[in-house]
Amino acid sequence: MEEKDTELQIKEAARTVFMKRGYAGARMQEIADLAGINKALLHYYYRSKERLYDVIFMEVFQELMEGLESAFVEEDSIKVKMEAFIDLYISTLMKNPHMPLFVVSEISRDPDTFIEKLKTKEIFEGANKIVLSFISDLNNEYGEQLNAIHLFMNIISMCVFPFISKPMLGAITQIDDATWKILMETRKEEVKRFVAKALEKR
Amino acid sequence: MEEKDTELQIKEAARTVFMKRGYAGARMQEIADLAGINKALLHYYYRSKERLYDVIFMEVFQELMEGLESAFVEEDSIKVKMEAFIDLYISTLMKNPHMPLFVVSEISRDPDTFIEKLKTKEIFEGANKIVLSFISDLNNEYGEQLNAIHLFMNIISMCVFPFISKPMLGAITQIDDATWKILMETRKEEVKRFVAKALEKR
DNA sequence: GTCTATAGCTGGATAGAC
DNA sequence: GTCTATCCAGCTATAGAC
Repeated sequence: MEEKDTELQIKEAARTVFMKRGYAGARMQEIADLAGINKALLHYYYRSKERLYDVIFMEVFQELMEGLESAFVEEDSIKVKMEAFIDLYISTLMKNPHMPLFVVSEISRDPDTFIEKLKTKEIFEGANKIVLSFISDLNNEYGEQLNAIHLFMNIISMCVFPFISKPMLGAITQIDDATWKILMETRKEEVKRFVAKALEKR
Repeated sequence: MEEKDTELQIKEAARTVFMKRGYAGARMQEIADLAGINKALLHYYYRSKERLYDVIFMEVFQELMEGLESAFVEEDSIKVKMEAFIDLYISTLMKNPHMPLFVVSEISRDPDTFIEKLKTKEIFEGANKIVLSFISDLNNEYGEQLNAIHLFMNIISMCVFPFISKPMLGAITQIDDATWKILMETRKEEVKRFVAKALEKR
């Protein structure tokens, strides 16, 4: 009757360790310790490190995509839609600040394997479709002012990059967590205003 | 008489391997193979993997900072300065596309050690000073419109993030290298226009 | 300086008792 | 299901010949 419980604890521990250390840096021993069990049991539930990692990675990737997807609300105006996206996605990332760097760096570690894994899943289909329609909307609305791909990149960049560069930023400047939180909170408004101004028509 | 030559080959090989695999994923054997020598010689030149890594990491970090520094040209107008920065930094990154992800992910792997290492170097002092004065300039010029920290973040994000997310983007969409190059080339103008518009006064 | 050979350890994986 | 004990491959690092 401990089945579900143990499996969950393993997943939580594995997630923590893999996110912190990456695949190569992670140790099964550390995962076991954190989960309060021993190594053998890890292999009982997930035959190998590779398999355990796959489960965790795909879960995290899925969450990142769902975060993206859920940030696209249905709105009549593309402008409102865009502003809602900035708000929601930054909020999502504040709750899961380590996800983007983990996903991006682990994909770049081995892009081909990632592509293989993607094929077997339908995970990002939904998100992908929404992103494309968003870009198409942007293009219809602002295509004469700006290339929509770049506009999309600009928005994503401004939302995501701060979370990716935080460790480095934190190391260089002595910015504490409370300050960081405020900074990200105010960031929502700043980015919205910045984008709105850049897209104003005259 | 082969000293310098061998040492250089080792460094180049180590750089390639560490950048691709990270510290934990890198193998001394792979570095040796790539350098056309054997493992023992690696240890002859650099006593341990850790030491070799330190040398490489600090070199790359230094280059990233120098790239940042050299992109700040002296100009009378802050607007021209900013546009020159966008141009130059994207150009730098096009020549070294893997640097940002490597630096950022390796720092986050172990921020404390990084901070320790930084203390012994004066590397980023120069870049740091220039960045601060840039932010101060931005603040004087646009402080009423926008928080300068966020403005700085916006610019850096839009320049750097595309290179960090490229592996993921490339995996999801089938964008080839030639297209990518064109995209980044046009990006310079797009980002400049985007920022300029966002900062227009009325 | 450069090589071959090997020591010594770490860490993923399995056997087998309970 | 969960544990202890152990195997064994892979890796860093060193010894020692040339």
